[in-house]
Amino acid sequence: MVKRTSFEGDACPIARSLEAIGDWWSLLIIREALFGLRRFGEFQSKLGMAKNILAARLRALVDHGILETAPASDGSAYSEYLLTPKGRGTFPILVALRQWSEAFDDHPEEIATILVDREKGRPVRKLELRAEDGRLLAPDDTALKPRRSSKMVGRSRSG
Amino acid sequence: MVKRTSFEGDACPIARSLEAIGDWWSLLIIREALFGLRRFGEFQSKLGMAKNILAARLRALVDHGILETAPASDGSAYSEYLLTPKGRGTFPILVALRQWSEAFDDHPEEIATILVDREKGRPVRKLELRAEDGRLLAPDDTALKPRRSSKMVGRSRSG
DNA sequence: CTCCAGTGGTTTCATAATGAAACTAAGTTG
DNA sequence: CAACTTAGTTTCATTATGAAACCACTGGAG
Repeated sequence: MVKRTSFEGDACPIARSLEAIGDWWSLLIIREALFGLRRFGEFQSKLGMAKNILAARLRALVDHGILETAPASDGSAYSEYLLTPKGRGTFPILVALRQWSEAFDDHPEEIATILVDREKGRPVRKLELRAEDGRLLAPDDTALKPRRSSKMVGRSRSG
Repeated sequence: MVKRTSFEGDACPIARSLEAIGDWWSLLIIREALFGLRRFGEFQSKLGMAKNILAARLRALVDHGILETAPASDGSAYSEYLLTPKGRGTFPILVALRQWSEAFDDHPEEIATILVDREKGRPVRKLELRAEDGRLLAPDDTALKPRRSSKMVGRSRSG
């Protein structure tokens, strides 16, 4: 086989997400959808991508249950693309990507926008991973455990 | 031009991250590196990917400052690939992807592992976006503000 | 109802990326 | 130094991407 690798059915949850949203455009489409865009033409002109690619991506996102089509809210016969709860659930992923750029990009001054708390207009906090008891967790403070057994699979060195 | 789209220099921080890690393999390589893998052969056999693709990705990740090469720690003349702080900074992105799968995947029973707090062996908390004052923020509770102005760019409807 | 611009695509074709396999060149082992 | 391992590169077939042309349906003007 020479087909492009698929991660469908892979046991790794990260691979499974990438299967759905791990391409160049999907997350940007979702970002625009979170921002309020709904119509094919809006996505196309805002993202500046080829229409065939956009059509393919929208179809895939609908197939994955991330977007759904609905009759246009303006009363016209066209339809629009709305985020499902699953689609809206990608928000932390987008925030994590944004904050990674803000923290590590070589030219952060080129970043045009800041994500703020709508009510106060103040920048949001950085995402933090915490234990059940609230302790802040770095990568090395975590481990991967098989789902239904108690045998630990250790995370090794990787300082 | 028919070249593949590049997001380099794009003002959107999400596009900028995708430029570096937005392809099928990069995040999986980083995940394995976080788990402790260092050597070309380790990545290749663990991920099962073509060697030419792996070589290209590793080179790109090094170019982006996510990995760095170092003399092998086992004393041999080979070198190994280590995460930089920028590389380790992707941890929240990986956690967000994982948690999204856990929450929304159609077949969560196929997910093999749980991310736990190493010390207690208990599952970690879900990532949460919070305001400066600690309020939990949903997508609609946020807005995007231009970097150096105070003019607000509203997030509109979008459920 | 007819014409015509706008919307939302599909088709076509050239180029780029991916992947499998063969090949290569050091490093390492006996 | 012969054989094997490691870490790639090269080659070639297939797939994905992207630009542009094309097309069907919508919605409004007259």
